[in-house]
Amino acid sequence: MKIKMKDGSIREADFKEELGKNAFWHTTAHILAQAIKRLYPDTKCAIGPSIKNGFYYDFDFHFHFSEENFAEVEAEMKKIVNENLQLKHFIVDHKKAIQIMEEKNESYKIELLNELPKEEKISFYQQGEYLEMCAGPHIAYTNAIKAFKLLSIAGAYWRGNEKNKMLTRIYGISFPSKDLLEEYLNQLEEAKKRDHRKLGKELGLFALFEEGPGFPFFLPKGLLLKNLLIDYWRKLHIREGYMEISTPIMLNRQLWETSGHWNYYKDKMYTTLIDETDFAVKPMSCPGSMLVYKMEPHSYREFPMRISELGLIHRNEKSGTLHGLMRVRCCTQDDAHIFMTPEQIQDEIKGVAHLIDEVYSNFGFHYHVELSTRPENSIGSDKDWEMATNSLKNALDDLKLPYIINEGDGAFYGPKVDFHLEDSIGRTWQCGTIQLDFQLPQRFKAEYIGEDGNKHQPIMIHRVVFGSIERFIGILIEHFAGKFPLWLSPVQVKILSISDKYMNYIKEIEMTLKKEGIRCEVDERAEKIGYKIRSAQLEKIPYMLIIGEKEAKTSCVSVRKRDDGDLGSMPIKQLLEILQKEGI
RNA sequence: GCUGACAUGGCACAGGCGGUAGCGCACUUCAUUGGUAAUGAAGAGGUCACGGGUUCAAGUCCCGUUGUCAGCUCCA
Repeated sequence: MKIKMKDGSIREADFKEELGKNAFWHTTAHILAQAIKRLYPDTKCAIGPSIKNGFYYDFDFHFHFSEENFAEVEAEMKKIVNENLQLKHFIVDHKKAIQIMEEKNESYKIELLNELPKEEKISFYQQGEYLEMCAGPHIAYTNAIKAFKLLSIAGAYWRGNEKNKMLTRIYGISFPSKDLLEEYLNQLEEAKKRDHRKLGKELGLFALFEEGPGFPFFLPKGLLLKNLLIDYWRKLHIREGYMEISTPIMLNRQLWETSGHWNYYKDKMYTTLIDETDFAVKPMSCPGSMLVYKMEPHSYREFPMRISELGLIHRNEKSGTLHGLMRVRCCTQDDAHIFMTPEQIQDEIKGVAHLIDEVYSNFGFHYHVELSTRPENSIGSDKDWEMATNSLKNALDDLKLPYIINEGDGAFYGPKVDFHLEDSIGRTWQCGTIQLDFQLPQRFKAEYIGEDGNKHQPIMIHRVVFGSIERFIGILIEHFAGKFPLWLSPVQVKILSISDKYMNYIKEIEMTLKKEGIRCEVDERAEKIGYKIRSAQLEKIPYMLIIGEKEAKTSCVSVRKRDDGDLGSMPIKQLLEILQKEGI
């Protein structure tokens, strides 16, 4: 495909390449806008870029546009594709650009233009009667778009600011062939089957009720999973020299005023009055941790001092942001606070980053890293912020971890490094984070005795590995599509009886497995074996033991593996070896 | 919080123009005692999210509330 660039040059790129894909989708967005303008000329166009999967276009409609309108819009788009319009590119000066957009009464475009310097040259693309101010790139002709589909409709604030008008955003996707579109839509369907909310219900892991929006309930199998993760986490943290504590979920107002949360975080905290004193349910565990630190004097010899806590935290998140286990109002953070000297910062950050990498790699997760800098609403001096931000940067550079920078996205008390994981449809969620904090030790007047015999203020790191255990479980469910590895499976082995004549032998096998610490269940219903296998398979249980006359007589078990099918008959001892090897 | 859509037995769904609810799976009972993804039969389960309104009559139409979903904003 020929791609027309912003500067007027032409490049060659395939749809498989990033450039080709962007141009392809971007052009489809223009075709959408062209169709909209043909059908509803009063509509104003805002912006319409290509995105990770497809494109969107934001419109300001003068009527209620709904998905019922999709059919006629798609029909018009089809016409535009068939007209095989050429995308012409030209550049005008700023004044002329404003003139063109004023003629077309495109007020959003004019607003964008007014923010550009007057000497800026403005790039335009035109296909047929449709003209758009746009930086491109675009493909050369509309009929390359052999298959497209409008996918959904949603509100989106103009320029992403919630104080601005909400526009109507139309999402879509397009491909150079019908087969590719089919394939994509199938993939979407498949991804939906992995949705942790769906699997969580089907597998009996967790539940959410109208009585507590955003407050998940853990069901027996889900809690087992959560506890297994916690066991794993504890083992790692003991190895890494952390000391675990537990602090109350409610503390008084004075503490939150000291920490700064009362001023900077109050709208997200649940508060109540006890004996005429304000109390807040903790949205973070750090202030509790500070109290523990301050119980007694500390020496630099104790540093780095790593205090961990599985903190049950509550945050009044906006109702529209709640999302299964991924975004909740109550969760367990695998928090830890590390107190140290300035010289120890680099090594500590690197150590934590290593730990996070170890855990994510253990699950086969892919992640990306973001560094967030000082936000507008923050506390502390410029000097401290600069030092903290540079410490994080240096550690990431040392580790050769690629990262992107989020300007102004840090916590109010310090900059942070976030580790993001992907869900089944490619949305990313912040999980691990390392946050440097010069503020809290200062606010709490925390100190330690240095090598010089004088008092100093310790540096503090807040960090989580899972992030919230809830969110991490959500990611786990989607990553494994509910087929957890053996060590994490709530039920590891299901024994399926062929007839009830051999129940004694089955109970014997069950006891043997349970003595080895293997989580197993017996399906002794009066059903056929095919039915029970199907049932265990749907429960995604890793190992099934089929036991009937043959097994009872030969003192064996027939083993069926969730992912590999029939493994044949073997003595129980051999099965135990297989399970041990896989890791229980 | 904002915009839009949705809300029917445990689950997944039907219910053109308003005439007081259906199917499949699961569940219970009975029969069947079987060999690697669904044995057969019978039975029980719903004040159609909640609160108002229109109407002789509302699952169905209107308004509100709550919740869910998609996205925006925000965040672990």
